[in-house]
Amino acid sequence: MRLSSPGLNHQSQEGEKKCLNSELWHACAGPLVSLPSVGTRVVYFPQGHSEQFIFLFQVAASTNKEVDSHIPNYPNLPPQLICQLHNVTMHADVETDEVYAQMTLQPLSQQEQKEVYLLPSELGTANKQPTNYFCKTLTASDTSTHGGFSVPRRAAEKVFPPLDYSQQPPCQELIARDLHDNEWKFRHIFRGQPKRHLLTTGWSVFVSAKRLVAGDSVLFIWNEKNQLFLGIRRASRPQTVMPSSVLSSDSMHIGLLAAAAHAAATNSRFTIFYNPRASPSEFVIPLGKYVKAVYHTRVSVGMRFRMLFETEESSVRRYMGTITGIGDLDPVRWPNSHWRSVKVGWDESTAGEKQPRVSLWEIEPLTTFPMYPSPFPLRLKRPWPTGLPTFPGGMGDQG
Amino acid sequence: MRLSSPGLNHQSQEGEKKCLNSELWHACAGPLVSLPSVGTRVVYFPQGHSEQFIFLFQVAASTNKEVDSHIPNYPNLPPQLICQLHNVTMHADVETDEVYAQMTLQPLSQQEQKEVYLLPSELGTANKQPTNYFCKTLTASDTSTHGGFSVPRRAAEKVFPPLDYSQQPPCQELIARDLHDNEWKFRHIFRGQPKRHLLTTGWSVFVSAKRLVAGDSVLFIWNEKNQLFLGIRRASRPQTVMPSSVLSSDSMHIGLLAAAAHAAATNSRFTIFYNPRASPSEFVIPLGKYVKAVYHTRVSVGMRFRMLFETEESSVRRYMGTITGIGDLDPVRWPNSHWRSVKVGWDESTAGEKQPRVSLWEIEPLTTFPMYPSPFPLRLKRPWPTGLPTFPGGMGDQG
DNA sequence: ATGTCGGCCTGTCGCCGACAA
DNA sequence: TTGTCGGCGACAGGCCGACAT
Repeated sequence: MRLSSPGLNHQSQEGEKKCLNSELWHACAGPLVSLPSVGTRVVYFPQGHSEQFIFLFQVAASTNKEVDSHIPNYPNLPPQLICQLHNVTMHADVETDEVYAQMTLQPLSQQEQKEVYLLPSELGTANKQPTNYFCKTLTASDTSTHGGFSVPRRAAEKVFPPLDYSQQPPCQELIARDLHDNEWKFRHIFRGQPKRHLLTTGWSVFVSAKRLVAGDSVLFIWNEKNQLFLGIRRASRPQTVMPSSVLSSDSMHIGLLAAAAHAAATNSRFTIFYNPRASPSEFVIPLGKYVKAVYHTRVSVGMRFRMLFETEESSVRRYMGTITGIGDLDPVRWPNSHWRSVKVGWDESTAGEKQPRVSLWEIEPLTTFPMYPSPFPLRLKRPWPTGLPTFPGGMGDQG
Repeated sequence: MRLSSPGLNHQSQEGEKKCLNSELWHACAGPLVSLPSVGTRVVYFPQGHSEQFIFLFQVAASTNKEVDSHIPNYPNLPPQLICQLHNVTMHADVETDEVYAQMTLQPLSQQEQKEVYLLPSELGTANKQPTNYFCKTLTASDTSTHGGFSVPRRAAEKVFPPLDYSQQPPCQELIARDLHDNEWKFRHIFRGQPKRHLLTTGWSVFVSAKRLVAGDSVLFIWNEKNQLFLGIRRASRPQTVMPSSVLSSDSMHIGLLAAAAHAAATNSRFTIFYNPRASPSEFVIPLGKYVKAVYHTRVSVGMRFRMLFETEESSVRRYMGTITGIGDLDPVRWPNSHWRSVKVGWDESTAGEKQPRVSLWEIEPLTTFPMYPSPFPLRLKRPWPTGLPTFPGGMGDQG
């Protein structure tokens, strides 16, 4: 994983030269977000990329008919492109501190595209969340101008340097760096009755500079080099609708697809951006993960599965569900695509907001107790998969 | 000119529903900016649109080689497209208040493209600057937190409602609306020794909300309906580089061209944005203006001309220059284009910052005293124009 | 253990005319 | 005519422990 982009990166869109702190980036991105490694092969889904775009711009959310009428077809652009991943850089939006990643992809040759299962592939590295960190959702008192920031006791003792409790009151100056490498100074004091940890002087300028409101989260990291970092996670999904005022969203949408099509046709590099927290589409998948899920796993309607989700406390938990159907999400524009090809139902009724479609590599099928035959009377007109290469076997165990 | 977009506009990118004040928009845009009328025919230059894009993103400013390697060629996209102008809406950036326009264009058929000179065409309406308005560049005192806004005496007497001078001190509340239809209240008072007009209470919140700094300009308009409006013009060109974080600038650039090419191929509508103050590229030209300049005007190397520019006081003045060459700006990508095909030199040495290339419709050739033969020993290898349709004559006088 | 509040001090905001350019 | 400044009053910002949950 490259953290900086010294020269090779032909497009430093933001002029960002600094080396972003990887731990901090991942802490802000959350426990479920992982990035594929530089030099490996990945599967890029223009369909998913398109989905992120539509989500970010909130255009034609429900009526995809709208899209169809403006966006030309790219018949030579397959629903997935096997690519060499040449570069990955972590970024943070200058205005909002929202984390995102930039990747440089190069599609493999037409021939190699068809021999996916013969390629050496990796499952991708697990995302390492930092150990010495805490994340707190800001209260009304934390963000009001009336006072400072109340630090949870355990958090302060774990990630802040120890105070000299012989002083009265114990007090020190904390210096923390954000994703843009800006320094923020806070007065850390242990006072009150009962005693508690507080950040006072310096806190309000941070809140106003980052435009934090109650409900947003702030996180502190104490790394091995005894450096302190801080990041933010906004509660309200940005949804800034981003009034481009430069290019129509149609043109951008066309550009997204045309750039991929052009790169696929010429086997040349192209650049994409992945916004993990802004949109729920993870559209660049390690090749091994894809191959394992698509070629080594047998799923069918009625099968039970588990899937990971992030909790509000930024940890992970598993939700259970049942496969209710398998088929194309968009049969017209993206036929025979594995992108969100699995229709599912969720066990918990409160999980009604969860997406009704998932991709194979997102789920963990429970093969030990398959509920088979299916209690669902669903029957696909066209068996799945169809027209896809059959896995010839012989591939080693991938874990 | 349509000011609102009630339904017909298929793409309200910003969700903006309000009807922007046309006078205010033009006042903010400046005296040189005019928009073609809805329903007329215009000439769209993808090359100029591309230039605006590159300017706004500051990518590959000097080395166009960079662009060439990433952006595919669109051989079927001519350097200019004659279009029907279906819609024009005025907008202002939510963050910066920067004015821009959205236009919906529909390319004419291939056949009509070649018969430009046979089409009925209009020169476009002149831009009407409001009469009752004033514009002041903010001083350090105006923007400091120490005091309010010092209103120039003549300006206050002309555009503000008259004060009741029997009161001591004379004082009133002003309510002005900005481009987003937000209300701003100011206390207008006439006091001090010597007496002067001041805006006190309410001014500082306006300055901080709009993030105004010394050097920026604010303007007030008093219209016929006795309504007060205010707008801003920032001194520092935004140059925000706009860290997209959604789409790579390459993809956007491709999208710009691909959208135009797709629209040209299918004679379908497409949408563009024009940022008059952010970039110096006016790339949608009334057809009549284009026809007159390209087919009715004879220019040659050595010819003298005048061209309008905006002064710092937001009025206009003419600068003189001499044509030093005629030829393609980008012979490889846009051969036989009229976009900035005229190389010029400017009389005033202080005008060294002025662009070295202009388009025919931007200049006023001085045919009364042509400096011919040319004092410049320039000689074009390929005479200009070449391969362009010869004007058959018979077209009526266009002004 | 920690969110919110009243008390209270203080620094900055912001209104005023003086003065000068 | 108007830009900047010193003066100074008002008020919001912000540090404190009390108190409740």
